Order: sequence, then C-alpha cells, then structure tokens
Amino acid sequence: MPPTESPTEPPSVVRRPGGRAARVRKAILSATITELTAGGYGALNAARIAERAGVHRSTVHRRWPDLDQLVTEALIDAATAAIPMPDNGDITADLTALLHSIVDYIGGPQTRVQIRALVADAARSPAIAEVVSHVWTTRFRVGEEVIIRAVDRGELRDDIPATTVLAVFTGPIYVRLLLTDEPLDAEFIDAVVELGLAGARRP
Amino acid sequence: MPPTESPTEPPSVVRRPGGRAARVRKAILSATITELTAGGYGALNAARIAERAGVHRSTVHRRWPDLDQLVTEALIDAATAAIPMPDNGDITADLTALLHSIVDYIGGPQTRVQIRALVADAARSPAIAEVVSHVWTTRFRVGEEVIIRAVDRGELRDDIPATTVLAVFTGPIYVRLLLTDEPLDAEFIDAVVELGLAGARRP
DNA sequence: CTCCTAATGCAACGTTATGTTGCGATAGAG
DNA sequence: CTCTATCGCAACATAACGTTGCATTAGGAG
Repeated sequence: MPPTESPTEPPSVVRRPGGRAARVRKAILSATITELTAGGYGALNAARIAERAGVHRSTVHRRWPDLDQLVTEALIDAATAAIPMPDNGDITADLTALLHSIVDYIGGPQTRVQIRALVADAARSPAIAEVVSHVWTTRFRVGEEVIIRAVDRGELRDDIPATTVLAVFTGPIYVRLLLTDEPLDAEFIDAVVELGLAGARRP
Repeated sequence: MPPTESPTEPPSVVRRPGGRAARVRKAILSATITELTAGGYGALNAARIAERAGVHRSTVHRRWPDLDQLVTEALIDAATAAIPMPDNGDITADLTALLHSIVDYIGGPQTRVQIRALVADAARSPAIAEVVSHVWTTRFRVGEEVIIRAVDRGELRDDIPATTVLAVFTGPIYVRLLLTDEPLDAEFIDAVVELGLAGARRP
C-alpha cells in the first residue's frame, strides 16, 4: 500500500509520468482511436485494443474499469487538436480561413466518425455530456475570439452575443457534417460567410 | 417452408399486415424507443425491450438478427414525425415559426437522446449512414419549401441554393442541441433569423 | 549501482448479453 | 373450419466484459 495516497484520484493519473505507464496509456488511447475509426463503433472490444497497443487486456481493464470511459477519454484526447487562430485584421478573411481550417480538420472520414462518436457519447450519461459539451465550448473559443476581435475593430455589431454570431457560421457546417452529409465545398463556405456577415455587420 | 418466398427480403416485412405480427412489431419498436430514451444508449438490451413489449426475447432476435438494426429502424420510425409547414406569406414569420416548432419538437431531453443516437448510428456503417442522411434530407424538405416559396415571392435572393440558405438557419440550432448544449431560447432563435435574413434578402 | 515498489503480464474465473435452434401452441387468413 | 405463419418457451453456444491472485519487470530513489 502506498504511504501517501490521495483518497479520490482520477483513474488515469500517472504516478510515473516519464516512464512506462505514460507510454502504455498513450498506446492504449491511440489504439482505441485507431480501432474506433477503422472498424466503427460497434466493432470495438478490449481484446483488439490491447493487442494493437501491445498490451495485455487486463491492463486495459485495470486502468479503465469501464470501457466507455476509455473511449470517451480517447476521443476527448483526440479532440484537443488546436484550430489555428486566423488574424488578418479583416473579418471576411478571418472567417473564411477559420471555416476552411475547420472543414479541413473535421472533413476527413476518420474525424467524422470520431465526432459522431463524441456526440453519441454525450447521450450515454449526463456526466459525459458535461465533459463533451465542455470540449466543444473550448473548441469554439477560437471562433468566438475571431468574432470578438471583429467587434472590437468596429466591423461587427455588438448587440448580439458572440456565441450566437459564431453559431450562424459554424452551424451550417456541422449540420452537413453530422446530419445530411451534403458536400462541404468552398462554394458552400463562401455562401455561408456572405449570408451571415450581411446580418452581423455593423449598420 | 413457405411456398413462394422472395430470396432477398428485408427483415421486417410483414406478411400479415393486419394481424398480430404488426402489433408485435409496433410494440417492439415502441419499447425500443422507450428504453432508449429512458435508460440511455448503454442500458439497452434485448431482454428488457422484449419484457416491455410483452414479447419473448427470441421474437426480437428472430425479427432483427442484429440488435443495431432494430435500434436504427426504431429511431427512423420515430424520426418521421412531421414538422408543420408554416405559410404566412412572410418569410420572417415563416422562419420564426419553423424554428420554434423545430426547437419545440427536438428540444425535449428524450428527443435529444434519440437524435444523438441517430447521429451515432450513422457512424456504424455506410449503409445506415445513407438511410439516416436520407431521413434528415426528407425532414429538411419542409424548410427548403419555406425558403423556395419566399424566393418565388421575391423576398429572398435566388442565386444561392435553398439548402444552403436553410442550413444557415437550422445549423445554429442543431449545433447547440448536439454539441455545446447552450440554451435554445426565443432570443437565440430571433437573432439567428435576423442575422440570416439580412444576407438572404433580395437586395 | 542497488533496492524497492508501482505497474504490467499471465491465466483462470464468474457474469452478462447476444444470437440460435427445436418444438409445441396459437392466432390470423382464406 | 383448416392451414400455416408467427410466437412462446427453453436450452444452448458464443463472445465480451470485468475481476483477481500471483509472478515478473521496469523506473525511480537513495
């Protein structure tokens, strides 16, 4: 028994951050994402994850007593890839660049599966939903910053919350991504930027 | 063995549409939705579905060899509830009414779980994805009609596809519903309508 | 370098849920 | 009324999850 042990400790806190434990953890999370994007959501089991990670199955179960926690943690881990912050001093250019980089990032088939799985995870339990919505809120922070800067420059009106304005631009993209599967081409992005900006501009 | 049997037959085609089979099918689909919305996505098993439907478990497995097919079919069945078509002769009123009825319908926690599950189902196989995206395309048909009528009346510009224009209005709602869990209040809806219409109006 | 211990490998086990099958019973359809 | 598709029932096989005890290994501390 360890001498000084915190009574309430998250399951994946590593006591030896530089050592094997960190490698194993990373390998398992990576293997989970790979399996998830490769075989889809249903074809996911601990044995294959362990095999791909070069780890025994019991190790997986020891670290994550519930497999759903592992999947959620892996997805959140993968979802923290940063979207670059465009800053051209012009809201049209900034928004176009932002939406294009979003589409570039989430447009791929693997990322699409990951995001869909993330949405599904949020439906499993309120606790997961809270974490997932936090991930999205954090991710949208970049977009809000773009909006706020434009408001400060006097390009956009300041009587509507930045999250609302941003939703007008990002919403159409995610609807096509998640629901209708319509194409996310440059023409669509340009049209969305044009339509939304017409209303958001300072009169 | 039946005398005249189609070799490739969908699993849930009923040969006695008026009889017990139809009742059983309906009961199972309904029980699936109830279980799904009640206990969430993980707490879903054939035994409880069968019990709630007043049916033996083997009957469930006989009709739907794969439980995922049952869930998907039940969700699609439940997703065909019609959104009323607003027709006030004015695009602002029509859009506001449409978005409000969408929010009223999908805003509830049960429906939210259903929609998230539908999104997740689409990630399981390309075949399911096609069916699901078809469901959404059909559902958005009402909104497109609203847009097209406004274009015909000369209220909106005609140089942008109706699906794109509609996405600007519905997108923000679904983003909040599926991703960030921000509130879907009247203020938000009105702002979205105002922002989008400013760009979509005929100059 | 050596010791100590956290973390992993390994194997065996119990539990739960899925999906299948054979047979008898029943309820619609003609 | 008769026939047969469908269902109830029970038993079975399979697969995956999750747990546990013990041996082994590797990293950190001195």
